[in-house]
Amino acid sequence: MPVSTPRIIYRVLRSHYGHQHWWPGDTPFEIILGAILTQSCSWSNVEKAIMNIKHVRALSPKTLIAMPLSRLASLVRPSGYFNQKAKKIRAFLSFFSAQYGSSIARMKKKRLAPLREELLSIWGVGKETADSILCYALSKPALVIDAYTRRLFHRLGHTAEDASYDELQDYLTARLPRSTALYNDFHAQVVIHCKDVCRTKPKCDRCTLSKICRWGMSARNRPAGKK
DNA sequence: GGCCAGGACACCA
DNA sequence: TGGTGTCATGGC
Repeated sequence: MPVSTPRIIYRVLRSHYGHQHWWPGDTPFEIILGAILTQSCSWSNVEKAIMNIKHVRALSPKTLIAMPLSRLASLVRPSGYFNQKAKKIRAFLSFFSAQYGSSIARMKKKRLAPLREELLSIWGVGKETADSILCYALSKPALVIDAYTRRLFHRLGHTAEDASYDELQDYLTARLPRSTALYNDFHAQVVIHCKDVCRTKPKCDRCTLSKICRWGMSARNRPAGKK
């Protein structure tokens, strides 16, 4: 069993990086677009795509849904998979218009569990994207699990490398207070930390969490001869 | 020039 | 149900 707990890990990260005030985006709608566009793509490319949309003054549900798909695809081109992502944005906008009249406020009134089911029913919205929308755009207590979270908690000896989304989410939510603010910043800390050092340093030798990494290494994962 | 990045879906065995 | 292929640009 790892000695460090998710709570301690969060405390260490927060004391090092400070509160992150996530998600990057000026409005809930921009955050939703970002959540779709960042699928398997670096954030710098997402920023370019959103800038393209802003540049043509199209950052509104009504403008985007009226736009030809090919035009939308050309705007989000820098984020990669642009044909797919244009369809995904269109699918969300159709849902958003039909169910909530394109109103964030109306969508916010819906309870977390049924709203999550609705989001997951939209083509192109998987668990990570749904939870990102719920937590960061709609201020609901949904903990986002992503490749960074999986990588970090595997390296700390908490979970298997191939742990499923639900397994990791259940593991962490069982060990953290249920709080939108905490879930928001917890995921932000994981991302900022992994972008900072973990990505290219498999042994976490220069990692902010180096002490925790050592504590966290379970006996099974510990290299032979090391104590 | 190769690898990777804050996924999701379709298809197949 | 799990594995594999596909979608694609941009930075390092």
